[in-house]
Amino acid sequence: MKIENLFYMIGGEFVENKRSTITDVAKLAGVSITTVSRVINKNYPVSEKTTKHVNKAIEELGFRPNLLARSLIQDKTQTIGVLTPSIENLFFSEVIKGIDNFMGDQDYRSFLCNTKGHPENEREMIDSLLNRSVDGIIVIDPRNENIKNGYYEGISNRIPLVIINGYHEGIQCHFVLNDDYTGTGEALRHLKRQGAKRIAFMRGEKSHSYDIKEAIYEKFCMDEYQTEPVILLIEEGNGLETVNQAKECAKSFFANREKSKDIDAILCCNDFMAVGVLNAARLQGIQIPHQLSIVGFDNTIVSQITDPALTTVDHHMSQLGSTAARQMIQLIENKDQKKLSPCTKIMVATNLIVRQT
Amino acid sequence: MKIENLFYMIGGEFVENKRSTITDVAKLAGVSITTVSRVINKNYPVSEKTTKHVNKAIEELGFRPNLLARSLIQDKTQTIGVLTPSIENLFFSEVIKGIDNFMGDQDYRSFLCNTKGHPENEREMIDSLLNRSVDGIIVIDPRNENIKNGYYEGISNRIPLVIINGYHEGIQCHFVLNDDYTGTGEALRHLKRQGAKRIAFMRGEKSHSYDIKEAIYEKFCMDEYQTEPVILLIEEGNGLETVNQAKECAKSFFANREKSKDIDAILCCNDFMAVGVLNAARLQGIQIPHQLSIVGFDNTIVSQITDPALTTVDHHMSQLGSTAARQMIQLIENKDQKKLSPCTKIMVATNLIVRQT
DNA sequence: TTGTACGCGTTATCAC
DNA sequence: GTGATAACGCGTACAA
Repeated sequence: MKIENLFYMIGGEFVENKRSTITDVAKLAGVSITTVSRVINKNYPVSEKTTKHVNKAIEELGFRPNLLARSLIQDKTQTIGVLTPSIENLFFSEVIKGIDNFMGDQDYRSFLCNTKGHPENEREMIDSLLNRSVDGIIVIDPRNENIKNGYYEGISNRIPLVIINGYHEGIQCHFVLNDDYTGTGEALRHLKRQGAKRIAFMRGEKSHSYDIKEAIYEKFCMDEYQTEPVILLIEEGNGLETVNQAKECAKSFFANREKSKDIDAILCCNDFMAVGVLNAARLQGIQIPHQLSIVGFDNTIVSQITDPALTTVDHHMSQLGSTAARQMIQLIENKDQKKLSPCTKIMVATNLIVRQT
Repeated sequence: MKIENLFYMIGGEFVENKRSTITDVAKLAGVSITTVSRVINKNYPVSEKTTKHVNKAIEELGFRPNLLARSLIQDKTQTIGVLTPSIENLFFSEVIKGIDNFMGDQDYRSFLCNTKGHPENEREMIDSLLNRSVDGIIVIDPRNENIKNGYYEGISNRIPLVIINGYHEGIQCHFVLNDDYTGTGEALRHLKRQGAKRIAFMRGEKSHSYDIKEAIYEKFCMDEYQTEPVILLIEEGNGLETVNQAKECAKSFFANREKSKDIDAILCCNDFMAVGVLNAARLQGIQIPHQLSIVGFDNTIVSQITDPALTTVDHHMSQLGSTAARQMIQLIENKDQKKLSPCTKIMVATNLIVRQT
């Protein structure tokens, strides 16, 4: 007989059945709470007969241990916090999916926090997560200032912390990054192999990742082509506006024959920008890829649904998340062993997906 | 002087400073823990002088209350669980954003759980959330079987539960839904006003929402045109495959002149399908919107980045989330008052966004 | 193999 | 205004 969800008569009036506790189980089974605890956790020997009784009582009462109480005493919540600058962004949500899949398998749950890209929000939310005794925190694409000024280093001293797609030399933290070096190089070599004579580069405003890509691009221009780099700069790199800004930027670039006449390829820092360029080119009647090649980054869904489909560098975003999650588990499980390096930098490989542009 | 993050000498060896507790504060301030608690919560009068002392001690120790302990005694965690069939889907992540924004403002944190659309996962994860004593659960697009078989009704009896985009007649739960009725009607009337003579309809496999749209569509065909409905059915409604399936489906439909010759408009159940149709039409050399009008649903980013930009019905996904969140707060705050209806059905208005198709 | 008693860090209760 | 002390539900030394 299941008696959960029933009503009891107490002190003359009906009251709703409270969630049963380990004490209730102990009483019903006629043993001590210690024994019940042992049956649940299987960490000490209990006779087969007693085990049976206890399990029967657990079943009857529909007992589920209160994880709050367990966490309080064990100082372990099986919970992590995940900070992201935006939930609806295609890139980040893939990363979150990767984190969640991995952590879910290990029986961890995660608090998802949307910082909206504000550095104060990052600090406030981390504070709130610390109050909730999370076992660790994964931060996606944090504001650089919070890395540089040592804030995250301080947090990393108190609790396992992994930073995805952020980095600053000399800061002692655990980083997981895209391998933008080889990814960008691969894309550029591909374009040259396809016959590109001169390549332009489109990026958004400050971001660690754009900086790296630009550096590689500039070196490539000098080493391989002996030409000056041509850089198209838009403001917003990662939002709804990006597509339009990229489109407008490309339109005026194409209009300026002086500047654009040699250009037969554009490397864009992400797929949104690439779509914008693609739309502008179509408007201008520029043949893709005969007159102009376009390559994006990220392999988000948008690169797959455009027509022609976009050539792009796959950042394996989901893997980026699962790698960070794996690192997190490592850190949590070896928390006491201070032998662990206070600083690691893991690069996740990328690969070029050649489509129709 | 901040003494957090320092090291103490205890029993002859250095040990790391533990997070300080209310007791530490009480000792340092020379008062009882009761008084400290009162200062923190401001729920009972404390003399100004004492308050000052306590706050100074709190500051010095960098004390932050342990929310776990508070939750244990108050039976309130300021935490909800959010279940979604997929994290990376554009539709769901907008809904999640809406939930998160609203709940964040109320100082709630949320556990995000990815069910991957499996009914067993839904039940397992809800179990896990109950063990963690969440104050409520919001479920996005749950499996219909779990609604029909009374599972969610049972959960709803134990804890505040809000279901987004799921419904079954007679089930006593709190539902928040898109107003597919008026949205679909508006789209159809728009097409007719634009001069459409015969409209086709594309949908995916079983979904409450597709069923409603189809019913409205069929009625419209009979009432307004006195023609038979033309339904294009694809399998996967909500994934990466959708675009391609829609494209292939539309291609063979266009190829079949017998069937398609009268059709000058297609209403698609979501933006992915609309993009597929758009791509197929372009391939076939069909002029958009002169020869064929296309309307999608959801106003996801994909409808904004295609060229021509898609006309679509905005489902206000983010508002769908915030509405559910508001309802959740209501339920949590009036938990004891059983006066609340055990069943509500809130419809979120939609509106047509006319673009270029 | 089992049970007693204490502690985790708070808030609630009651007395002063 | 303030302080002892009992809860909350569980895990675990220690004793038996």
